[in-house]
Amino acid sequence: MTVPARRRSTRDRPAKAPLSEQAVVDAALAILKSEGLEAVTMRRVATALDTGPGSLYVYVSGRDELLQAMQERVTATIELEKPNPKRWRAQLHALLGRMLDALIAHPGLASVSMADPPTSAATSAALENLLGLLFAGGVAPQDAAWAADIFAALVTFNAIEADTRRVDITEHAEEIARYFAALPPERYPLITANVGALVAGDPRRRFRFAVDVVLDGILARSKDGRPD
Amino acid sequence: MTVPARRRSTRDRPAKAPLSEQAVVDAALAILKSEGLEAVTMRRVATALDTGPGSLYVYVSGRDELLQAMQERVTATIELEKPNPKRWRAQLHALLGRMLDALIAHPGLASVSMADPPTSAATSAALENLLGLLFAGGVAPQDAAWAADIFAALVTFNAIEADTRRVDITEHAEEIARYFAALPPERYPLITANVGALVAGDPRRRFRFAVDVVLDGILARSKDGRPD
DNA sequence: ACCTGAACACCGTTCAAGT
DNA sequence: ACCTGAACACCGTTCAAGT
Repeated sequence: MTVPARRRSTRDRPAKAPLSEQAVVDAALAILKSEGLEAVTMRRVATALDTGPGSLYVYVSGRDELLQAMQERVTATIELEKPNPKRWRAQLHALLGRMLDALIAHPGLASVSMADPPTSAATSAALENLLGLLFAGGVAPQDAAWAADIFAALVTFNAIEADTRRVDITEHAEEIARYFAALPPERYPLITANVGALVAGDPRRRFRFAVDVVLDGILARSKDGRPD
Repeated sequence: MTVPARRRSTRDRPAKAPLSEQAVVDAALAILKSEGLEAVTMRRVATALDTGPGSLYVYVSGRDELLQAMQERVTATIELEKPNPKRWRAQLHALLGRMLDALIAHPGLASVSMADPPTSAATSAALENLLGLLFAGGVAPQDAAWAADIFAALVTFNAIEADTRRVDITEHAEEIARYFAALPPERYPLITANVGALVAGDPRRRFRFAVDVVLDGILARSKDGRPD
């Protein structure tokens, strides 16, 4: 005598209360923070919400849109500050630092933000603030527009770098130092002679340096009154 | 009367001549160029080599290593030039341009190169050349080391940008322009007032600008003799 | 040693069946 | 309208069976 076959209906239990895009994005962000980007699968998110993968498609057109929505939500949490011409440079450093922090706190999101178009409310708000700070510093519009692009590159690149060396920051630097030091000096004289400089500086320091270099370059340009 | 069951042995045909890592990477690069990164699956590569997916694991430890090997191979094709102090700046622009071209010619590889560690022969050769050019320009070692990082960010970021707008370059810019122009001016006064500047310049122009800005910033720093 | 192809444990997405 | 879960067409990787 066998147990009567189940599987006759498409459901085993009554339907739950409707979900929402909010709930889906929240669940996905929680998984991202605790387990990383790879763990953010439709099935995993659905399980976290105690439902089937198909249910998510009511709120999100697919995985890519979900990732974009996550990025938008994280970008929206970045604090913006009214530009003050007296301390615009410090404000700019602080803003870019917060952008970097937000991405680092959500490992993997930087790679997403790199692929997405910059057309969203939160991204626009950050861009508006960035332009405001550069204008407060007397940077010409065209220079400011292109500088914003460079800063985006620096933030994203540094966030992705942080994602990779997640495990152990100093161990990672030492590994690279060992690799460089072991290269044949005849073929790589400059690398082997400058291992110290190549791995010097913690990520924060290097990021600040990069931002300063770009700002100095932009300001020099404006001062000269160069034709673009 | 039925056809006698096949599937009794693990093979239907005699074994082929051995493959090689070369052959695997070549096949993968061909697929990358014609169909993009997503199409580079172990199964797809195996099919192109007329074998099963399991065969690839003799030459490559997995998909990630295959992608790294592809990046290494492409990086190795970048032409390097002996630094000449008389025209180091033009040489630097040319080198970075070739790096960008190589990545753009292999859509998707830029995202791979971003995640990988910079420890490979080809990457080291490019870094060695980059350092040589900066030294030829009189840049101090620590500045040169950190500048190399910034240039890597610019090249990778611009290559990924190029990947995204692959389809139609001007159409993409127009789409972004439309989005910016449609934003509410009260909330985004600077964006809406500067749409032209924000989307101005073809990608090449923007890239050259970024490289010049970084160089100017670095050179200003060296001149001042700043303690960084 | 290395090719072969089935098998395992996953994916994203679609869709008929329910409520 | 939206939840449910099976089904489809894929993945990367492993491995016993062959040569």
